[in-house]
Amino acid sequence: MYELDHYLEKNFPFNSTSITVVKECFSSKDLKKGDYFLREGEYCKKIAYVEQGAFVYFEYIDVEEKVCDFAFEGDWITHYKGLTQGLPSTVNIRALEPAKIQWIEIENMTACEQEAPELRTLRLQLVEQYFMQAMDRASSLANFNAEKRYEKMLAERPELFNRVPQYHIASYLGLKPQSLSRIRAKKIK
Amino acid sequence: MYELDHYLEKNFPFNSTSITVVKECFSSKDLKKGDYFLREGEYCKKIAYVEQGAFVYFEYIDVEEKVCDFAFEGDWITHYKGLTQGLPSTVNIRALEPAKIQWIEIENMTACEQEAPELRTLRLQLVEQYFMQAMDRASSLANFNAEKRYEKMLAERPELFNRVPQYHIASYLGLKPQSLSRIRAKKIK
DNA sequence: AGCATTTCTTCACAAATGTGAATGAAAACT
DNA sequence: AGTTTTCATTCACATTTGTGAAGAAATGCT
Repeated sequence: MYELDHYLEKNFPFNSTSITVVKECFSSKDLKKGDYFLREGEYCKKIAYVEQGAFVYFEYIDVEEKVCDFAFEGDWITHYKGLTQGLPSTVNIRALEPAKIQWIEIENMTACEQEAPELRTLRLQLVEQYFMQAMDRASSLANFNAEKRYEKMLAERPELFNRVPQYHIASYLGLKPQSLSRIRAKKIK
Repeated sequence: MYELDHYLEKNFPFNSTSITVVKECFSSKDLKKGDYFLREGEYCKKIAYVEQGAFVYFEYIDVEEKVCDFAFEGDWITHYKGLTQGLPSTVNIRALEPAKIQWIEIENMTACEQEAPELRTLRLQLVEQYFMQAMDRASSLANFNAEKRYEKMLAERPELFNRVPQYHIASYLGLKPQSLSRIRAKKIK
């Protein structure tokens, strides 16, 4: 039920010719569990709408995978910083489940914006959402201990616990898997 | 040397009529040390360019002031989320030094964008910068211990240590002042 | 179903950070 | 200059989180 068409129609009041043109600029792609949408070091020149599946963003720090974000149906995936500044990606984006995405080269997206100027707000919407999320995460990490961070995540994004391995959630919360496990055990008791 | 005029001329290639009109929409204001630009709960409907001075963003969590950002000459200050979504501010912005700002109501800024369409990119530039900064902070908090966070800040923003009380830096780093003091003592030895 | 692999849990101990109190240093205020 | 207030440091002890190892549970594979 997360289709690019629906998303576009709902968010951008195109006329019907525009929407057809825009839709044709996207390519569909299926990913298997474990497939990468993007690898560290690559120049990310594309952006994709997630129609189905779950993704994890992570970077390597001292050979450890450190999770910095998740994405699900209805989210857009890209390395925003690299995309806009032409820098190599600092993150990996990998499918946690079989996934289906609609992707587009950023150049073509720019071209689409000529055809459908409504699309120009997409970038702002995206970065605003990314910003709010990053700020919330930083605030949570700086101001709350591990137990409260876990409780907040449980309250705010419960669906995450059904779809993402616990050690990835631990990493996102700035914890080792054993510590998250201990916190859960303590709360159950 | 941080004047709004210079900033505008450097960043937006206006014609000279536009720039005059835009400049007249801003009001100058001097703040004393300790003055608030914005208080938690207020509806933030303005944005300001810092010509001189230093500011701290903080919120109260269990009566404690928790620092989430700093701003200096050449930065813009506002509560972005509240400004764009019409929500009450979740943060306080207070001058740490005598300061001089050039501020504008967001409504007038929107009006200026009619006169000078170049200004429309300002919002995107701002939120992109905020996003990168929030992401870096979150990454640092999640992936590095207190000592490394301190070292990184010392390397990346050394000027901060001359202008901001240490207990604010500790808070920004997600620490108690005593812990930061201990880390510094350990490194000197 | 059975086997292999991955993920989660538990434990004992180590290391990092918080807490509250005391002291000294620095800065702000007449 | 002297006084007051704020800020930084130090210490002993408490709490939280990390670490490495072991085993249990869940999942994937044939």
